[in-house]
Amino acid sequence: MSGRGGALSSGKGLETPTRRASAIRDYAKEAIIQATAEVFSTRGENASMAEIAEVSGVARATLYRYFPNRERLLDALMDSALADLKKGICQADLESVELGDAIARLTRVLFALSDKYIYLVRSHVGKDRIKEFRLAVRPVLERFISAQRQGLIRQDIPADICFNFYLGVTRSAFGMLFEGGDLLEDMVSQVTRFVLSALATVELDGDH
Amino acid sequence: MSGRGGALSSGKGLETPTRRASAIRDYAKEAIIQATAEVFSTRGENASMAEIAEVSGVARATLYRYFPNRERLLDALMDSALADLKKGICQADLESVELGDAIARLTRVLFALSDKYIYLVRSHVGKDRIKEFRLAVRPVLERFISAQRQGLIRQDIPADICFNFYLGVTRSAFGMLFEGGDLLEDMVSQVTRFVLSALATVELDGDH
Amino acid sequence: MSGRGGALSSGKGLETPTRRASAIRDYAKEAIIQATAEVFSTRGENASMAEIAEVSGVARATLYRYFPNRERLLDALMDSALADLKKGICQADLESVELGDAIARLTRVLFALSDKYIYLVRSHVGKDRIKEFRLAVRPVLERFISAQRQGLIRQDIPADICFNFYLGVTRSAFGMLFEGGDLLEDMVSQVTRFVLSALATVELDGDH
Amino acid sequence: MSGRGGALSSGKGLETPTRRASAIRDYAKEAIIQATAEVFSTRGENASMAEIAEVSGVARATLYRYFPNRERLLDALMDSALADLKKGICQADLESVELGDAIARLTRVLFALSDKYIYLVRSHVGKDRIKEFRLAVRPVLERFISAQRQGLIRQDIPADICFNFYLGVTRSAFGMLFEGGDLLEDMVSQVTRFVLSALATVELDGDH
DNA sequence: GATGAATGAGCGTTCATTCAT
DNA sequence: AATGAATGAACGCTCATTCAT
Repeated sequence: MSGRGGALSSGKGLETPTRRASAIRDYAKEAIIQATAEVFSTRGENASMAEIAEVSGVARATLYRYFPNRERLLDALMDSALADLKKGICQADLESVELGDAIARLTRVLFALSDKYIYLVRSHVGKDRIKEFRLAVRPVLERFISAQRQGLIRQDIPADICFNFYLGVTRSAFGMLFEGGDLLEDMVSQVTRFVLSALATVELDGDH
Repeated sequence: MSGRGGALSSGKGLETPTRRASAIRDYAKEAIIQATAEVFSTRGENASMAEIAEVSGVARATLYRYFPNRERLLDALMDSALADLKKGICQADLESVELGDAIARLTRVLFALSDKYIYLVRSHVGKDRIKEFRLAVRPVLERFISAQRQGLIRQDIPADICFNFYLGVTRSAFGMLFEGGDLLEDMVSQVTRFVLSALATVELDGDH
Repeated sequence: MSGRGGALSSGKGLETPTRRASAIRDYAKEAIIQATAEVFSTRGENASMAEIAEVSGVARATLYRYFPNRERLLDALMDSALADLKKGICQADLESVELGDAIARLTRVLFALSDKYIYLVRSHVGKDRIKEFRLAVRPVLERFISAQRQGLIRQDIPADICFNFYLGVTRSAFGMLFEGGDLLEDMVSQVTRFVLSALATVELDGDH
Repeated sequence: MSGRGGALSSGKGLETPTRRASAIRDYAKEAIIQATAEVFSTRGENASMAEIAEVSGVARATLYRYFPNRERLLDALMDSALADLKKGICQADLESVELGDAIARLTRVLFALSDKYIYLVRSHVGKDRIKEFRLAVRPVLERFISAQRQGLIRQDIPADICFNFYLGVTRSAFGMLFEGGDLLEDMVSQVTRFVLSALATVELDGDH
């Protein structure tokens, strides 16, 4: 509300109470979301709202002031995860490197994300969220597509399917990582090599 | 359970009441499990025990006589799924074909399984179940291992990791299949080709 | 439910489960109502449902199984009070005695009732309840009416108003009784004498 | 309260800021009290503090600056009612008329009061308030007492009890008035006649 | 001093799980 | 053995009261 004028008047440095309050509110929300992430990775994703409130350092009633119900809180957590993902992808500067490195870097980003939001990885995410996720990783998918057009990778499997396969590999990789025993960079390397081999142009001869 | 009576009367060589009762019990259990599977695919995996009981045609409390709690019921469902898996793998006669075909066949089996137990695919499965799953698919893992030993597939990534990557690919594939648009056999073929390429022996030259 | 046949079939001793269950349920309800009355006179009428449940020896959830909400519980308490009132009036055998004694006896009944349900006396009772109360005390009102017709009591104030005035006197009397210091029978006597004097036929001479 | 400032500036003998502030404060309090009375007669006596605040035109929290809690607000409302009562009694000039008229006049005052503060009539008033009420109506009680001493009214029932009985009658009368159908002056007259008859000296002969 | 936000307690509900018959 | 009822934990919500600005 009263959002439009924001950019214009900000030069004056005249933070209105309303705006400040809203900022505070956003800050609190963010804090709660982080606390939720923490609780979830500790107590599991069926932690009670009371637990979340407690860790957030806030009364249960207050929690409900910020998020009308559990689902909405989860949504916000999702949004947060997606924001992290976007930021991670952005910082990874995927466009400037060749495909192999792009894959390696995205894998690292996904690992980091998964590490923070394991429960999300496991959890049943609404269709709209999936769309948003796809949108976020779209840049890399585009790389697959153009690489395919240029004949740099195999053409007998649609690029988007290849990309999904890659994501599946990463997911499995994170599973192993999470269970322990493997080193992150090793795993990144293995994923990358595995996928690159899988994508390599093939001489048509098999019948599988 | 109540095993003692059984042993004593087994000398008669005939269906004792105890044994018959036990059989009936097993039958009821199986019926409940099937009902559960049905409810889950209808209402989703968070269907209430009440719903399950209703579809099973028993009272809620009776449900609990068969399965002490929700988790155990889920476990039983798992066991059922694992049994299906084992049977499927067995019928697939994986040993008699070469690796590529073995992968294709296992993929088909997993697709069929996933189709029946989608909710399981998505759901957070206990560690012990995962072990059992691994045990069931172990034969194929063995194929990976021996193929690696024989130098038939790449050696720079441990066979078990390769196998897990393959499973990840299959999972993603099923996801796409489930969302619709792709043909089962096409997908089997794509998974197989993708993985086979990924597994192909590589000349050591990259640095990823 | 299925109430009518009760007396008839009870000879057979064939208490069906349903009927028995219903009886148990009624019994439990009654117990809860009594507990509520107790809690209310102890902790006041704003005692929490939790307190009521505790004193009832029942879990809060169970309390809600019997009474869907606080209001309904209060209603039931009311009904109970009214039943007590009716029973008290019935046992008082008001018809067989002359008006003065009838008043004295009704006063005693009302005192006893008020003692058990003080909070009700003080509390804001719905219109329908008031109707029921009036219905219960109607017999005595009828005595007022017929006495008036017979010229036994004053005729310059409608009988129903006189009766209401009497109730007001009783209420005040109970108030004093409750605060302590006065003896029950003294108070009954005083109320009766006061009202009887007030009701006595008057020679028309005043101008108030 | 906050007396320090007051003492210092009181030398000037004029409206100090503190004093003025205090006056403003009192004015606001009075406004809130009136608003409360209004809300109560509209929404009933369990109107929320939010409603009261809204009608008062202040924020909920501000309401609490004036009255630390709901009870205190109710108390203030009481005080207001008692003030009205005292004023009414004062204006009624009860001392100058004979007992019958005094009763009639007090009844009118009480009716007017009840009309304005119905919720109070019905509500559970703290003991201290009752004391104040009694103090306010004490003059009439004194009349009862002296009349009894002089042998003008019955002596077999203590004067204070008679007085309370009278109040009970008035209360009932107001109840009927409030429900409608009766005229105020008729009711005043009936109350008065009823009570006067009740108070009339009696020849000792009954045994009730 | 006035206010928005926070708090805690209670309400009414659902649901997995347990009890008693 | 099967069942209706009981239980406890959590949810989502309202409201009187308190806090921090």
